[in-house]
Amino acid sequence: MSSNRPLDPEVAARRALGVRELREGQRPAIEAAVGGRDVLAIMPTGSGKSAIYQVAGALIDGPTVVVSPLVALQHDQMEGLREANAGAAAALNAGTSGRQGILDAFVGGELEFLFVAPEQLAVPETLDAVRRGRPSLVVVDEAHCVSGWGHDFRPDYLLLTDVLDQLSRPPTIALTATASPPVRRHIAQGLGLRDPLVVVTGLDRPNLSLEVRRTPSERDKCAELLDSIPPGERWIVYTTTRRGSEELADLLVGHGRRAAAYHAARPAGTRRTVQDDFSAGRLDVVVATSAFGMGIDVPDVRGVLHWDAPESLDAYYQEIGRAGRDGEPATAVMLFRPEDLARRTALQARGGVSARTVGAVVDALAADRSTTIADLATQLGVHRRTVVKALTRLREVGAVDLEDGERVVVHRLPGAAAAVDEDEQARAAWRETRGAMVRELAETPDCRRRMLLGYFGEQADACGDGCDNCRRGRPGAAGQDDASPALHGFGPGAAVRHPEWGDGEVVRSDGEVIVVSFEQAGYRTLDAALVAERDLLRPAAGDA
DNA sequence: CGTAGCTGTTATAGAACAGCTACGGTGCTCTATT
Repeated sequence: MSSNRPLDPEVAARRALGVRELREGQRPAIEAAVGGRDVLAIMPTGSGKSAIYQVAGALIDGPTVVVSPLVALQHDQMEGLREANAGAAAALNAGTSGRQGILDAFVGGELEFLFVAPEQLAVPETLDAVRRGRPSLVVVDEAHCVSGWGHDFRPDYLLLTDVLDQLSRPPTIALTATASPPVRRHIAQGLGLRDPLVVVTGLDRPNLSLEVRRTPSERDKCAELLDSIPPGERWIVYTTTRRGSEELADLLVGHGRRAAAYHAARPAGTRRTVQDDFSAGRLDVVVATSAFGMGIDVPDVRGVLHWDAPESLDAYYQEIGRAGRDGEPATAVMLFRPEDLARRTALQARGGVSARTVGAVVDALAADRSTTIADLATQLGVHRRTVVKALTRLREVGAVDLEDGERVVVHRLPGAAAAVDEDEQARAAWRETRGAMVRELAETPDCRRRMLLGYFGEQADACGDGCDNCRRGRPGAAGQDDASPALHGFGPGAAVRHPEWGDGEVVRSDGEVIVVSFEQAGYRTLDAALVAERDLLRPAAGDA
């Protein structure tokens, strides 16, 4: 599927995929990748993210490696390629039979696309085979996982930057549906992207109506649930716990709704059935934990209801983005109790790597500076992934490096354990302030859409009728952002510096408060009058 | 952080309650069995 001379992406798309014309954002992303530049594309699902790597892969000589977090997703993507007739493809995961044959075919240049889970690339022999296949393009799909996952969950995500080094850094395309500016930074840093072209499209979803209901009691929640979802409409309900998802599904069924629960502990067959039934319209409501989402592309979901407050606005936006893909009006309802927020934050704080383990690894490295992950695991009597967790933490503070995803290179051990600890605390602060942004959205009397878009770095006017606050005509909600621009002069996206919290980026500002996302201190809400009076914010050099 | 669920207490019995603890989400992969 490769060509010798540069081909116009439009022509390539037509030829390779039968695509009539490229959509917004696709062309610059493809051209950048073809020109050898890294790309971070933030585009809603269904807007043609896969076409970007399909066309770029066809235009660049050599095969493409697609890192994909879910085996089920890999199958869908393979199916997509087959339908598009975009080239020979194979997937490599634990369930793959004939893996040696696949690797041989890849090395022999017989495959245009290879789909892998990050765990696969952590195996030195597999990585070596992939390297010998000389991939000329690497795609990291669902790249927001790089930011959210890694430390406690699927730590191999953190090794991807080493993997890219091992592959001699071919142009890399990171794809995700949603990422706020700090998360974009995490992704770019986590993958070691060099000056990536950042493409953002379709962030605003004018057909989505945003609503938040204060629900102090369980009973209020139940009433709102039944009230919000018109019978016969397709909705997704998100809950924090598996148990909750089952109870709510039962409740809905008890009220004559076609509903089912979906979470990771349900048998694989049941999960598939639920998903298929939902897609096919045999089921109206799926009550799910965060397990339900990636790879789900049902056009006519009429609403998403959050039974509990979401963990962050990033998660919230990702989840409500599954409604109204057909462009028809859809509703996002959040039931809000401040206590639920604290529970989420606590849940996230679990796991991680203990200071003791980090200390033990540091001690072991001090005694033997040239060792491997496997050696450390044996020596300390802990699992390999525990060692990987500790090492990636140590790598982040510059204490060590990893070679071949196996050999440990020591740079500087003194103070490393303390640095990791400090890092850990910064992470906790970041989680907490992210939670505070959910509360901000839930409690703001102003336009929710404007606040949400501001969180994602977009400046917008009040929506007028796209959120409950605007429809209620709350004072200040429909008003323009003109309360006192001269007072602060920092609009969304402005790079600022605070004497205590350091560098950051303005998320939102109105006459009363300025919300800033600080690189170290997380999200903070500042009093605009105080900022003006004490001169607390100064313009800072912008970041890329 | 909040809640569900357990234990022990009370004491001619059963229910109720205080106090404590464990648990709460996402998926890959490997291994041992059927």
